[in-house]
Amino acid sequence: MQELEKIYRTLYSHYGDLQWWPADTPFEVIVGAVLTQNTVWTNVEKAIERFDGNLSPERILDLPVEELEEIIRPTGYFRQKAQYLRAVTEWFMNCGGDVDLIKSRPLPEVRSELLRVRGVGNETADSILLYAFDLPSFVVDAYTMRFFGRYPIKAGKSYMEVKSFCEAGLPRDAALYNHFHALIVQNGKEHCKKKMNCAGCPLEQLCEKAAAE
DNA sequence: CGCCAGGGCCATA
DNA sequence: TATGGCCATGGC
Repeated sequence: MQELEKIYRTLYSHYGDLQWWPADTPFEVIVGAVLTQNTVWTNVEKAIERFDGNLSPERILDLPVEELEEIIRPTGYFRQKAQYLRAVTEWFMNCGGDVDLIKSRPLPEVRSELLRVRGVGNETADSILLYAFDLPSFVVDAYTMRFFGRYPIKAGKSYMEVKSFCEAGLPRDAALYNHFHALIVQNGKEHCKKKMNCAGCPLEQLCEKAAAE
């Protein structure tokens, strides 16, 4: 079995099936993906609530910029993010606002389109692909980089290197990528923040084994 | 009070 | 390609 699969199974058996990315609709995932950039999720929740249940592509595009900025203010960088939200919403509507249509298209094509949108970089693009459209695009975030930095696994240095490493070592499956990323984040929050907290970490064995080599 | 969070853009070398 | 400055609020 691949090393990555072992890690996945170990984490899975410890944390279980984490249902991640709380959002009611794919479009809400897209909005959340932008708003959470370098920001804790609790601040994103505040912003989402400030839409007062009316969070649609049409609303994003129709709202005066100042009002949109005011709504998303709790997430920080609100001026930039207001522009980003408009840009990605325009992309979505240019796709007909049709989730099923987007899901049916080749993943690399959709990904490169997303990367051309202002405010959408690697992580935001992959988050949207995976969590909004169920497309098998592995998400690498700060937790993932730290994760593979901590454990002696040669996943690579850059975003694309780590992403490719993970995709090469796992079955191409959106649900698997989804769960794995959630597990890495959960594990990171508990054991891999600024200081290491190895007590109770399900990967303690792996660390010891690696240290012994 | 200072630090930093589920990034990305841009200028610079 | 690889750094560094910048954006900004809220929690601890």
